[in-house]
Amino acid sequence: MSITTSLPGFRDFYPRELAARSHIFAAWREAARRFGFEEYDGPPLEPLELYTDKSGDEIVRQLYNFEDKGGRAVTLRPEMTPTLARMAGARAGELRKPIRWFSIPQLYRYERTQRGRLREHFQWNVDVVGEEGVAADAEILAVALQSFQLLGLSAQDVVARVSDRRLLEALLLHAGVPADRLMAAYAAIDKLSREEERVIRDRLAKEAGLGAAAIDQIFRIFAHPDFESLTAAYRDVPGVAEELARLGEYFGILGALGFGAWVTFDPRIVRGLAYYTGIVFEVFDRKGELRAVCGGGRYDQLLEQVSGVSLPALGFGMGDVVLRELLADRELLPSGEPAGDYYLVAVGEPERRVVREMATRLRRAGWSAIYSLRAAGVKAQFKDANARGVRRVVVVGPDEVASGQVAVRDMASGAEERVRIESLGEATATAQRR
RNA sequence: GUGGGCGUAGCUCAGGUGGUUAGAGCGCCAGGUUGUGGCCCUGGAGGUCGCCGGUUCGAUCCCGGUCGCUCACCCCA
Repeated sequence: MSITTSLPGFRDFYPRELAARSHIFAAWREAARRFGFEEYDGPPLEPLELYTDKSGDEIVRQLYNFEDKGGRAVTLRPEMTPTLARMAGARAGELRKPIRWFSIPQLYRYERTQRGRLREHFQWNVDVVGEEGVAADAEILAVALQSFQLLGLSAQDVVARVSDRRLLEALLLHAGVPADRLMAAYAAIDKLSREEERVIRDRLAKEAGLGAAAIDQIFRIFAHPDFESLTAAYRDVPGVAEELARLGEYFGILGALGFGAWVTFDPRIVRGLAYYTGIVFEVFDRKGELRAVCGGGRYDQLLEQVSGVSLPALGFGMGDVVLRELLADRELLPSGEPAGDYYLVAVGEPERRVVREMATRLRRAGWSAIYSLRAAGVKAQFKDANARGVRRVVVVGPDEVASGQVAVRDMASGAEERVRIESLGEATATAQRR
């Protein structure tokens, strides 16, 4: 039986797709580097218990888990944060705080595929551990936005919607939501931008057990068009003022970092993961055609739950699948042409040996150099060079060998230049190297 | 887990209401001679019409199942 396809929800990366992936990874790593984050990684297979209590039931329901040959309950990692929490917690004593780490793990979920969601994806994770101040929250979102900028996207293309669970909690308590109904209320509010108002009202009444008065109060919160309006209305409410002040400072820092236009306040952002405790955000395409490209926030209790070490932490994940779609829509993905440096054409059999020697010289100088692996006509070799997108072709025949000079043809312009064989690759070495 | 759409060459797709050798474009390969590509021309290879079963004299076309893809829901990275 021949196998020609991958498992459902898993991707093959042909050179063209891998070029796009590498392009995205390069932007992620560059943004992380500019912000001083160090790269780490962990195992793709983890004990099931790492996720069962910390991430919420829904993630666990869709784990790609199984029993290994040693009878251990294991799972392919669905997210990186618990791994990070374990690693950071284990060496919390020796690591300089705040820890600034990032990773690009491949993550797995067992669920039906749909647009932007597969059973496997790569996710850029950037986290700060050991800093409770709001400056860290701003820094985390800024590095995410920096990556978009590096990929050619602007504040016209994407927007970060930000909220704070502490603020939302204070507002909901003020609206009359009992403390033990907060999670149910969050779940309903999370649907606010997708469902009609009466559906949300219905859920708040049934699932959160709220009365009509409380529900009215809740909708009054979300009726405010922006942060200033909400602040004006609630700044005198006990417990809310300090939350508003913190968010205000947060927006101020992002403005100073040059990302003010990219960020907007949106109290409807809740995020599903159970461990978030503070500022949370999601980044969307402005056209609203795709699901969230990126999401994250503060999770101050998770390290203690996982490792027993109490350290505040925050971070985000940005998946490659939706991002790739967004970049493709905006025509911001590389074409994927290999674009080698040199293709060496041997006119006849005697020159094939010369070509190999030239290739070796070029390769040792750092250039890419290829030639036909079997004897072929000059025309065929040129066609091959052209089809492979090689930048320059060098023709080597009896005349060239005799004179010690070869013709180097620039394939894009068609211009040819005569170069001494010994100095091939030197003249343009600094100028044209990619 | 639930529901909708789709499944014909490597890719994108055509193939009125079932009928004899299933097509196109792109791609691929080979030519258009003797040392120069991209354009053009000619030719060629390549398909159990996803798979299994049913209806029928006969099915790519109808029916059922199955697998896969896809979109949405649930939920969420």
